[in-house]
Amino acid sequence: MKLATWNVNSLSVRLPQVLDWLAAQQASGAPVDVLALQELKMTDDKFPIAAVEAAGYQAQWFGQKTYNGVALLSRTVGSDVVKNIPGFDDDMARVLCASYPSALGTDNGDEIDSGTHSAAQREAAQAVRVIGAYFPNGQEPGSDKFEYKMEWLTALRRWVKDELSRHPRLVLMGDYNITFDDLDVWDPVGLRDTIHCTEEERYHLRALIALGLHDSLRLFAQPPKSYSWWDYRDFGFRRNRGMRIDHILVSNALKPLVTGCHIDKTPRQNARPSDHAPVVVTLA
DNA sequence: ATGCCTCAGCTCCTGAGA
Repeated sequence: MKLATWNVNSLSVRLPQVLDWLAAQQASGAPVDVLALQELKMTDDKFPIAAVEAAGYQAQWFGQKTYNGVALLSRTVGSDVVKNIPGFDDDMARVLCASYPSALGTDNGDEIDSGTHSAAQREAAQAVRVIGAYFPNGQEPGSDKFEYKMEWLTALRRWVKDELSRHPRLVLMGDYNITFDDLDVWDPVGLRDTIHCTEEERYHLRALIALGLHDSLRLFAQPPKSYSWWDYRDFGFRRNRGMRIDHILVSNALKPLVTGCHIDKTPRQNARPSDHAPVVVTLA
């Protein structure tokens, strides 16, 4: 099973690149099963469902005008869909969650007694719960938007904890707008305590990890200075002045099944690229 | 420096992103 997350910074502009990238993955022999997209920047009626279906994908989407907007593209139909964080009043479209069937770990234990468990329970145990999220940017420490980011992170954690209790096989992926540590920042000294790099934000990221989640990328050796976002300005990508702010966290139950994780910088080299690159994880 | 880029929108400038 292959999952990926990509902040496309306008799906209207990036749709051809998304379809090209999905086709390239398929041509490589390992098609993407679930792709989480962020920053659609479109209302729901504008979502290009026909083009997505023509490419062989189903979709859930949750958009809004101008800003935000998220989608889950998948090869199978998602079920038990949730939009935004339950119980957290939010006028921004940031979160989409759905369950997908999988044959993961079928030769790896996970004994489920067919006599005492219903078919629905067995399916729930085998399904992978996927949360795609566009975390708030926060703009600047001390701002109203930063305060909103903190409240959103608290609400997200409360909900993810609850989801984990019902869905042990869980993936939380998206644009977190937070770096874990200095390794994730091209200039950790110059950018100390600036947005994406503050201790307050990183506290919330570690608190998510403490729920029983794992940073997929760091389960594997990576090239030095691996980033997922580069500023459009000042030749950020060419100079590799970037940050790693897009993450795929996997639950304890999924961790043993993860076989690889990488950042695919290829689409960042397109003409008119998104400022973010996709992050990809594979599970067996 | 508050801009260097890019995108959306009540579009020839502004707000926001990160």
